[in-house]
Amino acid sequence: MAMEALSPARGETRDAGPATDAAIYDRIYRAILEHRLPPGTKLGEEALCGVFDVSRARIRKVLLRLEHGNVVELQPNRGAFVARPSVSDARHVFEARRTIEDRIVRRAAERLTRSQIAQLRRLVATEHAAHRRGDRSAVIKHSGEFHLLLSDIAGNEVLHRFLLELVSRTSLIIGVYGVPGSSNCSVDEHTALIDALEARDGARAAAAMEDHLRHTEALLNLSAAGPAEIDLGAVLAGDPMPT
Amino acid sequence: MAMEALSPARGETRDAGPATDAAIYDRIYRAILEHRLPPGTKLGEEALCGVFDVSRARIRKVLLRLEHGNVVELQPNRGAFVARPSVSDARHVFEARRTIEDRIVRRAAERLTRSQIAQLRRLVATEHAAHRRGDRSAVIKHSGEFHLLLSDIAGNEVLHRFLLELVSRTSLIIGVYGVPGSSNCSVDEHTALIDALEARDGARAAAAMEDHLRHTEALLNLSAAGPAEIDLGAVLAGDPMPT
DNA sequence: AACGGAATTTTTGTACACAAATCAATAAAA
DNA sequence: TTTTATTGATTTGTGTACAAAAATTCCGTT
Repeated sequence: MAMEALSPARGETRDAGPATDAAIYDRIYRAILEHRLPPGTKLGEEALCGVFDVSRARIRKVLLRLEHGNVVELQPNRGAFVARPSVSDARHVFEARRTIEDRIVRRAAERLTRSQIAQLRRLVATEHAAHRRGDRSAVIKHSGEFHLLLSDIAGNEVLHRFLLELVSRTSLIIGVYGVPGSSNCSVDEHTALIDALEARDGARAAAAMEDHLRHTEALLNLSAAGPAEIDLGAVLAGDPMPT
Repeated sequence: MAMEALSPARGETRDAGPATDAAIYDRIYRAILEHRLPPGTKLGEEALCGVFDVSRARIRKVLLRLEHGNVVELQPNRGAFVARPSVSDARHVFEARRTIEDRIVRRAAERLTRSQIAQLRRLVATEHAAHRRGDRSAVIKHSGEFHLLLSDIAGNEVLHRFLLELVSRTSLIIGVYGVPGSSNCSVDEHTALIDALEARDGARAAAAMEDHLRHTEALLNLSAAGPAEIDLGAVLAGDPMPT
């Protein structure tokens, strides 16, 4: 199996001794989030051992951690696969984001410092650049970083961890249900959000966040009966056997 | 080390062959939530192997899962310990609960059926009974079940999973910061909540939930500088060396 | 030629054994 | 007496080997 998607980032040490657990986790995690390993891809243990030059025990531990983040799915006796969120998963993830980010944005509005505002604006500029050059994957990545920086500012570690998982899953969801044509115009919405935050208008910022998330969700193709699980039993029930 | 806290629930098969992973997880998880294994308790691998009569590999996997639920803490090269939430953890957990349960309660108000109302009332009655006979541990357990049933009714699996973790951690928090005297009068508050839900008054139900959670948090002793980690570096910085 | 089933091959699950690190206890020095 | 090294014992981390399950291939039958 080709696993070149897991090659180390440019400039990093290549195959320099056995990598640490965290490094292995990161490489796989990143490859999934950046859609280099698309949903449904099988992550064979032996293959991963070869890529990272470590024993199966280590790979196994990492896969278990990835499963907990809902980024890979572990099927008993079958192996590990890149998670393929269902339509229902997608809806629930977005509702959870609206719930949690409403709080985060209001907290951030209270605590924001001047330098943090600058940081946010810099991140949006980076996102804008990626958008201009049509790098869809980079846009998703920087957009995620924007939301996570906001959550960091809000200062609640529990909510931050939750959002980290939700952002990861959002990336997977876009991978499965995103329509290639619709360019994500989140840049303007992020800017509006920062403007409201700078004015310390928590309510307005929260409204901007909700709009943004609803808009993002609306851009997805969640109505089509995608490759999501089909219940054969239900479909074929009462179907006369063509003898 | 005494590990009798992990003995199987009454009526269950005792030592009948090697237990499944999920069963081992459950036994440890329950023992922690019910305060039979207090925060800080060391969970030695060898000891657990003895209790469940399985190999270390299995125990290891279970401990990794428990760590992800923030119920045990895994210190590298030191071992596994029952988690001991910090004051900051406690505050963040309660804020996260207020955030998530606000949404849950509003969704539940929309979707509640008659039989679900009856189910909720039955659960509160059980909680009431436990309260009357002074079984503090059972009150915490049933109170948690109440909140989780509500979340189940709300129908968002993502939020449900988050709340499951938060309820677990709340139990640990009460174990560390709960004052023995203050009897948790959550029963009345749960009843008020159900009344609002039955009237399908989402806003009122949400307000009742927020009051309830703030009240629960207020009953804790979060101001005292407990046995939480002391930063020796900060404490001793600039302290003149007594030559 | 197509379908069904058995043997083979591959892949995952588990146990065991050794290496490394931590902890406890003892002894030596300030 | 207190503190610091050193040694021994215990416990965790990791690699390897074997067992079980699933996927694949091949062959015989219809």
